[in-house]
Amino acid sequence: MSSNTAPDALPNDTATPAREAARPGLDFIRARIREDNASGRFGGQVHTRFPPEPNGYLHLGHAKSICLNFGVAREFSGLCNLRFDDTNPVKEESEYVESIREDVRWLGGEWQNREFYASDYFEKLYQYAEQLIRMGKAYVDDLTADEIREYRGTLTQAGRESPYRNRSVEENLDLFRRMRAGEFPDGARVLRAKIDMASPNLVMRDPTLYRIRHAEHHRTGNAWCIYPMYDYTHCLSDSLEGITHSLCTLEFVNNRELYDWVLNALGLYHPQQIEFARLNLTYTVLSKRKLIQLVREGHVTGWDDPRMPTLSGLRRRGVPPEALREFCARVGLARVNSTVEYSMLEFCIREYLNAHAPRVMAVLDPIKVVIENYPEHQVEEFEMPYHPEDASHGSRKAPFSRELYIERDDFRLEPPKKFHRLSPGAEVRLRYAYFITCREAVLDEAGNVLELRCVYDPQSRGGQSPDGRKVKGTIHWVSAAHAIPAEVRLYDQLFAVENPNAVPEGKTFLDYLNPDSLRVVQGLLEPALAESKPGDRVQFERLGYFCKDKDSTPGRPVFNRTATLRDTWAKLEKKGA
RNA sequence: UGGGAUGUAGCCAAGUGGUAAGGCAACGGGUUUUGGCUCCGUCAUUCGAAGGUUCGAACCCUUCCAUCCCAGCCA
Repeated sequence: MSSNTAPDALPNDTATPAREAARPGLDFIRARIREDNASGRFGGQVHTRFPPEPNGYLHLGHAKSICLNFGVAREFSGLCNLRFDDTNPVKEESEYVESIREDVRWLGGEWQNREFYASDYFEKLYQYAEQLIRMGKAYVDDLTADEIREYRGTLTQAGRESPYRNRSVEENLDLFRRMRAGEFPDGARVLRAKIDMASPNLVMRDPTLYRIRHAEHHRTGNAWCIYPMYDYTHCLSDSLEGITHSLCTLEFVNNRELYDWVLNALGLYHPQQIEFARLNLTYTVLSKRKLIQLVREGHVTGWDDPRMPTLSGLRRRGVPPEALREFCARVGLARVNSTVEYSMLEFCIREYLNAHAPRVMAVLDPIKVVIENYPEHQVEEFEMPYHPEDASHGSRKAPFSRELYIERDDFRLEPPKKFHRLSPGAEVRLRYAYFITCREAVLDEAGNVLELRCVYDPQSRGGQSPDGRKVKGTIHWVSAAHAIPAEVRLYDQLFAVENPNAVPEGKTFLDYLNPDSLRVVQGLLEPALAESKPGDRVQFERLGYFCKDKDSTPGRPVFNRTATLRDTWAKLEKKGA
């Protein structure tokens, strides 16, 4: 069994000629980069960055950005930096830095030694701020936060200039230095850019550049008590790192004007910011605020709960990084806000796992089968391929004996039309083993099926039809005496509605949690699974794809359901009902 | 009511003046020792709407409509 835990390099699965042929047209970002390369705008260089704030775990939305930034760099023979945007000490923690590193690496992002932190630039950023002050383009403002809001004006009304706006350079410099020196309490003053209080773009109405925060920073400790704001930090960080294309999401379109303003004011190297639409998925929430709430309030077991859309959750669920990359490639890139259907992700997961996951047998809702004409103490071993279409996966042996377990759902006392499985008098194939015919169902007083009495056809060894007779149904099974008990966690959507973000007045997204998002069952596995390791991904034949969980103990394996198989019978039956 | 961004099928998404790619979903069928995979077929006379320019418009022009973003000392 392969452990299939090692991710391939990022672009290998998106750059095959066949794929490219199937995907005509570059997305608008790659098209622009190609134009820039053609015109020599950045000397033909491509240098991107993935800039997460270490205040939470990475999720599917970040996957899109990671695939884009690292993918673009790779495709254009450029580089992509990993940069932690850590300018707000009260929200950021080292725990998140660790998880982000792990997740980016898992997804296939390679940043070599280019791991940067906005906090690395604090001193430079400070010097640039003094420079802006000396140029008369920044000033220290004593207004309170509330006053600044009032002075800002509204969407339709221009703002008013702060009474402190025209302090002298000397006074500003002195005040800013004293801010840095810790002479003032939190909120007492801020440094603002002097731009235009009447700008129709609110971002440009003298944006705050620095605020006072007497707080310990996860990297700089207590070295600073003033911290730069995002808009000021991001463009300078990009510039300092020689980024060519600064890719971000659509909500930053308004901020681009300020991005450009800062760099122009300082006369620095100027990367190009380009915005794209963020990813939304049906039946899930992808906002940090909501994800953190799910974790903190205990609606899930943690950031890596397999129902979480976090990369660590998806990984634990058994989703391969290759599937995520394929998903991001299929979703495409545009400037329209969009919500992708979960079925698209599910398709990518199944597509990869179908090709790569070894097949094994497991019974999750057992019903005992006794084969009356099979010798009492006989045990046979059947050789079974791990993959029906790909012999390179090899095979294993599975024991067969008189007493077996099959899936309760594979038997019906009164079979509906087109039911190809077991029922009284019906014959079915036990996968890779024998044909059996059900003679009798033993029931309890309540009418529950306790056990099935069957007979087998010795001529059908291996599941072959001895005389060419057709047996439509093939079901999976495990040998009762040899099966390994296991805990199996059946996961479903975390939310019961398509869009948990849009809920009626008075409700919150938490009111739409799916009460059946996790069902734990005790299953029985074929013995070959004894050798599996946490992280191994397999297909339980006819049931779905499963991944061995880290909660497994030597005597007690735990498997998470990654995805079910498509089930056209369930669909058919539903229609009939 | 200011500014910005965006409207192509149920969901993504190509298309950039020459007569609507592709994928997901859905539906019908073939195949099948997984009711899986796979294969074949169906699925936009029309591109947010209305006018206009043109031999010709999803693409150009005008007006309108809808959705999203911005009033953090968050990112």
